[in-house]
Amino acid sequence: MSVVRKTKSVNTLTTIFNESTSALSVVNLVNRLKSQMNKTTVYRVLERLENDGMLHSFIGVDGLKWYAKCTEDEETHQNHTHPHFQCNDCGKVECLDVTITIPAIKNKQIESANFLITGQCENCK
Amino acid sequence: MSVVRKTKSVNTLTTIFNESTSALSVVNLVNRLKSQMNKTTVYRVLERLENDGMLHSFIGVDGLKWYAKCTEDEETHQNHTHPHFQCNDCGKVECLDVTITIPAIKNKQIESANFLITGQCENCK
DNA sequence: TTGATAATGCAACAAAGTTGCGTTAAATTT
DNA sequence: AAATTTAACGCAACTTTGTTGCATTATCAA
Repeated sequence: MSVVRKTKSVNTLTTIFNESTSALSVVNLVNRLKSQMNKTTVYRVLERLENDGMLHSFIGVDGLKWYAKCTEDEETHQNHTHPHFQCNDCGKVECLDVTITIPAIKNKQIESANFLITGQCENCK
Repeated sequence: MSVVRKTKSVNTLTTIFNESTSALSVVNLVNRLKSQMNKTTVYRVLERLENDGMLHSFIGVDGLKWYAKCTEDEETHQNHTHPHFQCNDCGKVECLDVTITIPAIKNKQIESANFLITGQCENCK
């Protein structure tokens, strides 16, 4: 366990992710929580929650860092190769519950994979 | 055609990409060309070459922007859904010549896809 | 209740990328 | 070949994301 203390900041961010169905960018969180906590704290809490296995992170099309809650399966099996979908219109990012098969690549040792699909979400298309 | 003038900067960058088998990060190019051209110019030329269809760009694991030369097929068909491979040890990025099938996702309009696979390359594993 | 130390706030910093504007140099026209 | 047009460039200043060091605060266990 990397999160040893249940602080106010940890509780706030944990609640936000438990109540959210989509992924959230760090920038978004820093802005939203500006009055409640320092941006350094946001970065550090997210890092701890990821090490802890509660969240996983990835880079969006814009190069920004995003976090999303792991499923129970992911928390136990550490397998985070599901794709993410980012809407080009509203910017929303979701985890997709589909499996993408990575073909074997000769002479290379695969460690992890990031799949980012972009397009229009149900609200924007 | 977005590139209307064959300037010295355009020629320099075109040559670099024609002679390179792997993808190149903007940061790398800016550093390498520091004595020859301004970083703003590097950013702007790369943008033009991408609009022109000669290069394609994507975001690496670190959130940095990378560019790679398009294949002839891509230049004509505008299909850039091939995966990229980034070595976690030496940092090198390559385009992979394999096709990854994206499953249809209900209620969503897919526009493009970015696949970034990480691990160890032939030299580092 | 007290002591150890994880976590926070703050300020300063670093790096990637962008913008505005005056100047330079391609390409076109005369 | 000189003049004209304007795309492209250089430079400086700026924005944004993310990081670091250190003093202070708050959690948790003894």
